[in-house]
Amino acid sequence: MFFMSLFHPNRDQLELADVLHALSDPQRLSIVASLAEDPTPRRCGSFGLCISKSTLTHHFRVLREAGVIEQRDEGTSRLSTLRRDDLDERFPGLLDAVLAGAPAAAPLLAHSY
Amino acid sequence: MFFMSLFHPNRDQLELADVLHALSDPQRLSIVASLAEDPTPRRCGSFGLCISKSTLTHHFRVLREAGVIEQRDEGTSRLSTLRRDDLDERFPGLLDAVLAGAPAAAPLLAHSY
DNA sequence: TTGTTAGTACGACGAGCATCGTACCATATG
DNA sequence: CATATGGTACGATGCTCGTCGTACTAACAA
Repeated sequence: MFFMSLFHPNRDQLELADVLHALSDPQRLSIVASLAEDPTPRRCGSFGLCISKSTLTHHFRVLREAGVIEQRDEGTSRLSTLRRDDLDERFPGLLDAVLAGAPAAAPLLAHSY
Repeated sequence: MFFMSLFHPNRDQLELADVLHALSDPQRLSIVASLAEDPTPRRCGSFGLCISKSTLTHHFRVLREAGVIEQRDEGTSRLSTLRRDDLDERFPGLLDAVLAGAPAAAPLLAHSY
C-alpha cells in the first residue's frame, strides 16, 4: 500500500538459496503451508500467527522478495498468494516436497492477531 | 577424530526447517551437490572450496547436525557422505528438487585447499 | 470529522551466522 | 624421533536475522 511499489523478482531471477532461506523459518513455513492449503488471496493478519504486526510485515517481505509469494494491495489490505507456477517451473517438485514435509498449517483462528 | 563423538540426528528427528536452513547457503549447497554427483565418501578438504579450514569445519558441522550428511573418521580424515535414504524417506523429493535447481557442483580441483 | 482497520517505516535489541587466524591434536610417513 | 597432513577448538569480527514497540499512513465506516 502507500506509494512504494513492491519488489517481485521475476521467474528467472529466483535464486534457490534465497527460496530455501525464506522457507527455513517456521513462521514463514506456516504461512506458505496455509497459503497452499487455501489458495484464496489473503490478508497478512489472517494467518493466526502469534507475532507482532511489524514482525509479520518482515516475514511477508522476505517471502515476497525471495519470490515465494506475490502481494498486491487492495483497499487497506495487502493480499498474498503463493507463486506456485513460477516455483514449479524454476524448481520442479521443491514446493510440493516442502509442503509434504511441513507441519500442518496453523489452525486459522477466527480472530485476527 | 579426537575423542568427540559426532552428533547425528536420526531419521525421525530430522527437522524440515533445519534441513532447509542447512541447504540455504551457497557453499553448503555446493558441497551437497558435489556429494550427490559422486557418492564416494570424501574428505572435507577435497571439495575445491575457497574458504578457510575452520570455515569448512563449520559448514560440515551444520550439514551433519541438520542430518544432511553423515561423517565418520578414518585415519586423519573425516569422511562425509550424503544421507540420501534418510532424507528421501523423511522428505520425499526434496533433495532431488534441490539438486536439480542447484547450480552445477564446483569443479573438483585436483589440489585440496 | 472522528475512529477503526490493516499495514508500513524506523530504530532498537539480542541472538545467530559466515568468516577468519591462531593454536592445537591425531595419525601417518620420513 | 621429526614432520607433514587433515582436521578441530577457541576467540574475534562484522553482518544478518527474528523480534519488538512506537509512530505513522492510507482507506474505509460511522
